[in-house]
Amino acid sequence: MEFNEAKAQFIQTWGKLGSEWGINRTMAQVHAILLISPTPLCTEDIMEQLSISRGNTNMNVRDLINWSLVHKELIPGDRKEYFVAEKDIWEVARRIIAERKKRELEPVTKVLQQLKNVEGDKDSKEIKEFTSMMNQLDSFVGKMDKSVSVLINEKENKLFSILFKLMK
Amino acid sequence: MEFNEAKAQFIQTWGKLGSEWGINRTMAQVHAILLISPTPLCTEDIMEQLSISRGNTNMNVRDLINWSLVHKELIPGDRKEYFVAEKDIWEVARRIIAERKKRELEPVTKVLQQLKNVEGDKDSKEIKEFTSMMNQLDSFVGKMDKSVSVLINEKENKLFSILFKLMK
DNA sequence: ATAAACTTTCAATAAATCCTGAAAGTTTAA
DNA sequence: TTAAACTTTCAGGATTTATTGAAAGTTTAT
Repeated sequence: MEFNEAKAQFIQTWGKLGSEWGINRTMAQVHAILLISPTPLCTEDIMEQLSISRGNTNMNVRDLINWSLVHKELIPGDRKEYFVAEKDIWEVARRIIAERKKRELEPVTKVLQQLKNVEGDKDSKEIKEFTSMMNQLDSFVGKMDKSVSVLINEKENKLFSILFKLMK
Repeated sequence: MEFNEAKAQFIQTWGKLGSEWGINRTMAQVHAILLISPTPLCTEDIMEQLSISRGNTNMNVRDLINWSLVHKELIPGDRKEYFVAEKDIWEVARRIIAERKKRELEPVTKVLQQLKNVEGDKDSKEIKEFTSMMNQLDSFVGKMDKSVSVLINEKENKLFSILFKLMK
């Protein structure tokens, strides 16, 4: 396969994967071109490569920065901002997991805590089933949360080491 | 908190979580009401509880069945179909992971395999960077894929046992 | 202080996704 | 075989989400 075709297909694939996981397709595509770029890129480079507007580019790059997947880089003698992606895929995975934990797991935990303590007739079939499910979910989410914390906080690459054990 | 309020909030929360992970909000809400229902529900029950149309209900229940999260149940003497959700949360997690692996990880693996072998000038900075990233990604996705396979195929609850080790 | 270079915002618009409801299809009972 | 009971489909409409582009905001060099 020729390089330009391969590149286009990677951008496509990465964008599709992102959108399947609830991430803006364009944000994932911007991430893709930064991942494979050997040099920092500026807003115009990204606009051009993806044929998107300045505003859209700005917004999605900012989001990538908020996810800690990209950082700004200043090139001496140039007023423009340039952007660089974290290139270690295990580190990328860790940061995505950390961010999703914070944004999605933690709020759910809070809600479940409350829902466990629903008031009402303790003999009602409905309330029994509800409470049982809330307890199960809270316990599950709590374990996930804790496991994920361990994974993302370990100094050595625990994620890798755990998964490696699974594969032997 | 009162039961009906708690129930409404659970349906809301589950729907939101689903949509953040790329799953149709309504499908997640249907899942929620089945998860907490002590009895099988029919299409009309679901339509009524969520105020959605018959067509929408049918489509989303079918999807839940395709994800192996819900199954049909026949009640003797009744012509209607009733639906029941898998209630073991670890089993629910296993099935979701299995399904996402099949739908999303496997297709990506195929593409990465091809993209690793891009042709062109081996000294080009761009091609070097691209190839390096494809190799990293392919290796990563391969390990994820393998780990996930182990998790979902183990007869005992390996998912639990692995996570449990993390938490000690 | 000024203006050029650059970045950010956001209201209007476009695109993608989801939902409805009626019609077509299927199954069951008699 | 018929018709009632039930399920499925899908074109059109509604809603949600993403994008544009121009104006406002900011920074830097002189």
